[in-house]
Parts: sequence; C-alpha cells; structure tokens
Amino acid sequence: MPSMEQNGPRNTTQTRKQKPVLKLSNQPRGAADAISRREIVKKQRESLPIASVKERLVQEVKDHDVLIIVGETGSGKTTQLPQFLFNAGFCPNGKVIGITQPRRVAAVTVAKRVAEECGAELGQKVGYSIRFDDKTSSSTRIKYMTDGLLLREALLDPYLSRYSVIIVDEAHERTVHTDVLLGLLKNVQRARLKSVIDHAVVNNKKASNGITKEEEKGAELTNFLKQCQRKFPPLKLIIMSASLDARLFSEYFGGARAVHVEGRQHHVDIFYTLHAETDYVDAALITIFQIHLEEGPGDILVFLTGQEEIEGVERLVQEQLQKLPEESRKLVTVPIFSSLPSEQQMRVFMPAPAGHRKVILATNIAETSVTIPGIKYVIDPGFIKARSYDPVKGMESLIIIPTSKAQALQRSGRAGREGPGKCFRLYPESEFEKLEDSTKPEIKRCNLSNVILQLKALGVDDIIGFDFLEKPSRAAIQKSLEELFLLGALTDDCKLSDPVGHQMARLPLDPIYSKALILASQFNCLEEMLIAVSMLSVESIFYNPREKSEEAKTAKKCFASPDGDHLTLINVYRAADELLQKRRMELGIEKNEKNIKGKNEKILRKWCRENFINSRSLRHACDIHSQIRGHVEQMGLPISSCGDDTLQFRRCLAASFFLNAALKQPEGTYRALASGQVVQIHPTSVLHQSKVQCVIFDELVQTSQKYIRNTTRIDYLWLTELAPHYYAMQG
DNA sequence: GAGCACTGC
Repeated sequence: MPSMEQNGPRNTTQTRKQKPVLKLSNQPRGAADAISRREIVKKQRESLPIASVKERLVQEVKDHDVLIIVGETGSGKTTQLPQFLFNAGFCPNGKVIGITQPRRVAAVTVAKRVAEECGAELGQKVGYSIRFDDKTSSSTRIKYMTDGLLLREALLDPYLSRYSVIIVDEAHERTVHTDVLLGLLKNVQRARLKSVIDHAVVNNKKASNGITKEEEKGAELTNFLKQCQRKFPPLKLIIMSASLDARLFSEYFGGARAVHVEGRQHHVDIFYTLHAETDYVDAALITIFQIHLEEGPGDILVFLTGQEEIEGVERLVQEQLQKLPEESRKLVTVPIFSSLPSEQQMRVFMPAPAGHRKVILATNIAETSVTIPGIKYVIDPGFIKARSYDPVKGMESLIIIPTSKAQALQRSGRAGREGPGKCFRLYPESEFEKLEDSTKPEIKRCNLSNVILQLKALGVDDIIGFDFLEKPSRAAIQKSLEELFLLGALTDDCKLSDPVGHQMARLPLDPIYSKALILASQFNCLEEMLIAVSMLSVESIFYNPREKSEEAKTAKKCFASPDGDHLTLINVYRAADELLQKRRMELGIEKNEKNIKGKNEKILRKWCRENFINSRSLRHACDIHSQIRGHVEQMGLPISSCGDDTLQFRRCLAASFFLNAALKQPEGTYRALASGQVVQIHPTSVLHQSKVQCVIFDELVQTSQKYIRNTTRIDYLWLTELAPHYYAMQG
C-alpha cells in the first residue's frame, strides 16, 4: 500500500541535517491533515454498502449462532462487521472477536485500517497476530489473524475460550487451513454449547437433591445458566465468502442462515474471442498491442502462468515495439511473480513515465495477493499453473489447467477498482460456461500428513470420519496415515505416539522435518538440522536470473558441498550469520538498537545481491530458525553440533528421510525406493551429474520430467541399518 | 542442463 510519504518528493541524497527541518515545517499541516483525514475516513465508512444494513446484520448475528455472509468486493464487510459487533456488545467480559484471513498481508493491512477508523493505537483495541508478528495486548477486542495461526491456538486452547465471535473471511478461497478450521469450529461450537447444558444439568440435579421449592429451583437454574454463559458463552460463527454460491457453507452448518451484502465495483465490460485460440501467449501479445494502439489511457494487467512465460512475453513485447513508429512505442513492461526479489516487485507500484502505458505481466500473485493501482484493462488467457498431488506415487506435480469461473470473475474485477474497465478473456463465451464454478479446494490436492497430525493433536482420532466440508480421498488420507506411522508419530492403533507424535505436532513444520529434528538430537547434529530444515522450509534460496545465469552459477559454487544440497544450504546460512557476527564485533555496542538492525539488514541485502541469494527467503529462514530453536529448547532436546563430522548429519538425514531415498540405476537415472519411480536429480542440485550411488531427497516433483530436488549423498547400507522397520519389511 | 502459481504454522 503506497503511504502518503511516497507521494511526496523523494530525494535519496537527503542528508540527516535536512530531516528535522522538513519535519518541523510539516507539523502544523500534519495536525490539520489528521483532522481532515478522520473526517474523510468517517465519510468513507458511512458510504460503504454494508453501512446501510448495519442494524439488520447485528440482529442476524444475535438470532443465529452461524451466519453466512456473501459479500461482494468493496462491500466493507471485513473492516466494518467486527466494529458493528463490538459496538453492539459482543465482547462481554474481555472476550475477543477474531477474524481470520488466508494471507498475512491482509491481516496486517486490514487491522491497521480498522485501528485508524476506531481512532485507536494498533495493538490496543484493534490488533493483529500473524506468525513472527504479534500486535495484540490484553486490551485487544478485535483481532485479525491468519487462519493457520488460529489453528495453532486451538492446540493450546481447544475451546477457543477467549473468543465470543469468530469470523472466517475469504472462505471461498478454500485453503487447507480454512477448510480444517471450519471443521474444527463446528466441533468447538457444539462442545461449548454442550458444556453449558452439561453444567446446567449437573446443577439441576444438585438442586433436585436439595429441598428447595420448584420455583426456587427454576430461578437457580436460570441464574446458573446465566453465569455459565457469562463464563463460557456459546461461540458465534460467521463465514464470509465472496463466491455466489453460499449453499455449500450453509448446508455444512445444518442449513445456516445466509445473507447477501451488496458490493461496490465499477462496471467492467467483458469481451470474449469468437473462436478458441491455439496459442494463448500469441493471442495475449496481439491483445496487448490492440489495447495499446486503439484504447484510451490506462494500464494493462496480463495473467500468465509462470516466470518463464512472463519473461518470454516480455521479450516478445519489446521486439514488437521496435517495429512500431516512434510515437507508438510508449509502452513499458513490468513483470511480477513471487520469486522475483522484492525491490523488483515494487516496480509494479511505480507509475509509468509520463505519456506511457504500463503492461503488468503477472502470475496469479496479482489475483488476490497484490493489488496494483491504475489497472483499466485485464487480459485473461484463462489458464493457471496449479499444484496437484498424487497420493499413490507420493508425488506433486505442477500442471497448467483452465481457471474456474470464480477465478475469471476475480481477474476481471481487477479492471474495475478505480473506474470502469475492460476485460479480454482469450476464449469464446461458450468455453466460459464449461468452466468449473470454483477451484478445486486445496485439501483435495495436497499431501495430508500435516493436516492429520494437527487433527490428531486436537483430539480427532477418526480422520476418515471427520466432518470435512469436502472430504479428501480415502487413498490420500490412508497414504498420510501410513507416512505418519512410518515416521513414528502414530502408534499401532493410530493414536498420537508419546512423546514423538506429540513433539512433532508441536513443531510448525512438515512432519518429516520435525522427525529429523527429534532424531538430530540423538545424532548430535541438532544445530545443523535446525538450519537445514529452516532453509528447506522457505522458497528457493538461490536466485537465478536468466540474463546473469553464469554469474549466479559461479556464486553458488562458493557454497557448494560435495555431499549435497543440505550441507550447501547450511554453508549459505552460516556465511550470512558470520557476516552479521563480524559486523556486530566491528560496531561494538551502539546505543540505537534499531539503527543497528537497519544497517545490518542493508549489509545483508547487499551480500545477498552479490551472491545471487534471495534475501527475502533467507530472512524468512532466519525467522523460522529462531522460532523452531525456541520450541526445541522448550522440549528439552539437547542442541549440539557435529562440527566437521558431516557423516553424523548425513546419517541422521538417512534415518529421517528414508522414505525419500533414491538409488542410481545402470543407465544413470535414479529409482525412488518407496514408489519405484524413475527420477532424475534436478539440474539445480549440486549433485546433478555427480553419479553418486544413493541419495535422499527433500521432494519429488513432476514438471517436464520427474525430478528429485535438494539431495544429499548417503550410503545405501545406512537405510537398512537406520530404518529397518521400513527396509527390512520391503525385503 | 532445467525453469517452480500462491498461501500458511
């Protein structure tokens, strides 16, 4: 979100001296701005579509324990409803209204906005809580958070007793977390209601044993019920969705009441092609130039499937541009996808040079995660790259599939945020009708090991019988149960094992990484394993731009370990750590902590740039590292290092990743031992073409081929020695 | 010698 500051003049050479002067001269105007801003905020709030149905909505929540709200974009439901409920007294006795979001940025930005609207400091009445960043206090009553975080909270407080209301926002996105949360909340609601009734029955019995008169008994019961409800009120549940189909949610909650709140979007004209296109990249290119040459001003947003496609289109646009007359060349291309370094991602927010039109070439990052201002035209070829999971092969694949209707609507909506817009769908209207209504929920296309471990830890023993909004396939559930059993997290009768299963559930990691950590304390290499799993838990650490591919390769060689990628990643982490340690020594003790942090951040970013390392990923890995280290310390696992004896570390990898082992075959390919598939070591691995006999790998992904990624050399014999329960069984 | 959308604990 561009702040007001950014609109002001920018002067990078500004000296320290100048700053206070600027600040002083701004102060009187700043105060006036604050007042007028408050007025503007108030007016904006009152003009939101949801404002006109405030009383009705509050009444609906009072009348129903579950309410489905279908609110179109721009209705104001996310920011306003929690405030309505707070003002209507839904936070008795310090209880909290919790609002979950699938994404971190959304939780943060909405909380900031609502705090401003309330005239409260962030973290007081209104706050947010996301992983690594908690801005709440004991006085927080409206709390925005990620859905994953609420799931974690449920592990510590199964009744979610702090909350009087929970609002699940963006439920139509159907992330794994949202789906699991809905099932959990349904149970919590039932359990809380039951606890109130149980208390009442017990009390009633007590009362009957006494000699009190019937009326007194009645009065006592009512009184007790009131007390119970004050201590433990029933949980109000609100599901908010942007999808037009509320039926699924309503039916899931036993025919729950659904209401519709109007949105406010500008009109977007939709155009289709007459015939199906054979090459959507080519069609997109033609459409870009049609808009550029024939339509009025306004930026263009093109949805493509991946980095390669984006880079390809970017080159083609540049080529075509050269063929145009000078005056028509005022077009700039800006790519955006998740693995792009943040500085380059920021380019989408910068306005095009005067008189120029901006073409943003984006993945579905621009569908929900990033909102780009100034878009008037959307080009939607109708495809998306999606992850799918084959439970039988235990393999993920990335495939290009058509979007759903809901996604197509979401994409076209991006053209109507600031004014009327146009959306060009590069397929015939008849094709639109054939699209699925909504995207297949993630829970039906992912590995369930983590979900199952969580549910087990929450006391749900019968996973197949769990009341999922939409049930994953039995095969997928069985596969993950089997994996958890083989990792030692489950007992023979499918209960969480003690202590291993409980420890694994406590760690916010993939189960296999958690297992590796637990074993590492026995192999005396927990320090190394903490770094390895932190680095494996983030997006690619190495950044490899096409135009500097050779340089990037050379840079990576400095960190490469002949033993494999895990040790290579550890080398990167330690090199960065040493850099910061050295800095700390140089600086000594400086008064201003914040200052040091900022400087270190800058130095680290520079180092990352020089070494072709994605600084965002590295930062993320550091955060995970310190969080996990804390958990591990609390569990009392001894943290020690194997030093230069990497044999211990590799043996530990073999003991924990034994399900992911691959053996070299005569013709040079590898055979994954668990599934028998023929695979290859990914070209980005340091062991690519190294001809080692046996490796363990982090993941098996099918793209153009079946690849194993992040591999480490092990001795084949270690498998039968360290995982006899699996390899002896296999014969 | 390939290329990987996006979230999240």
